[in-house]
Amino acid sequence: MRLTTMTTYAVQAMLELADQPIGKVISLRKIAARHGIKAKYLEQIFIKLNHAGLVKSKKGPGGGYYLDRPINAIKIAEIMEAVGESSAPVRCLITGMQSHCSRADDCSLRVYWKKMKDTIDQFLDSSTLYDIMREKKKT
Amino acid sequence: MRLTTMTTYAVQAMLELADQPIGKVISLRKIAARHGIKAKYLEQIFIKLNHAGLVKSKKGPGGGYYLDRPINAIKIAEIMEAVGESSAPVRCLITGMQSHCSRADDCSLRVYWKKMKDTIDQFLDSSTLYDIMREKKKT
DNA sequence: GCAATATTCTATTAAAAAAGTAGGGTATTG
DNA sequence: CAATACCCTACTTTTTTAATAGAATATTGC
Repeated sequence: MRLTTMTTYAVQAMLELADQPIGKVISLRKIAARHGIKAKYLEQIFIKLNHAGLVKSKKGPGGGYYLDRPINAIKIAEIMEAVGESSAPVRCLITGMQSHCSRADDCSLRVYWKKMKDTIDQFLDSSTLYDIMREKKKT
Repeated sequence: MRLTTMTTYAVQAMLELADQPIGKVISLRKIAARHGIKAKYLEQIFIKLNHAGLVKSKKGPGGGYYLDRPINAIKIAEIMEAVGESSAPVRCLITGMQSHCSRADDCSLRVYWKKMKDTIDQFLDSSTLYDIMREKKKT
């Protein structure tokens, strides 16, 4: 049931942006260095985050990324979706996925896995970057 | 966040046993055939379930597997654990796993992923084979 | 203008994990 | 005692994930 490293990197990077003062950008390379992520890999992640509208970028020298929304308005669920990771525990519950299973409509297990997915979604959908940062300050 | 097919096969097979009248065994090969699983693959799964004490077996002709406990006493969490799948969304939360992360103790994200794991565990730990079967009868 | 910086994009390769296969062994029944 | 069915280990293939590579585009500041 593990998340891909791409997802965890994405959340780490978003937290880094969340830590920045408003109006300031931070370069991808700096984030990569600080978290021990290869810059080239983080690039791909930021492109996805950008496409999803979660970050904005400023090009050229002194450029970088920044958040365009308040940190309590960015849900972890959105970050996950942006990088293409699904919360579905089984393939037949991934949205836009052919089920390949003839008895999908009449499958009690599928009903159960759906409940599991709903539980996970509810968790991810009710937590924002702000909630994680608050945790940081506590410790 | 997908489960391995081994886990889903394991739950399917356990449900098959749960459907059997008490005192009756069902052979691995029959379960495999009914669900379109390769018998050789299912064998490995049953060995794990057996080791975990979730099923018992009767050898020889007419033999097979059966549940040794009431179906409301077998949690889905136990089945998952039996086949070696962890509910942890990140590696550093898998029990018995070296974290490889120096700042594991002071990681606000880790705290968050832990909450996520707890949410999933609570779901898996509060549902039994009986709960899934009840769903079946409804539809 | 132009050089330096930094993001954007696509394609390919490498590594890791999962899924499946194979083959022999052991126990039990009828 | 032969047929059935579980038991165990090792290996191979496939799939997925992670990483790398190389080039293109945009912007700043001198």
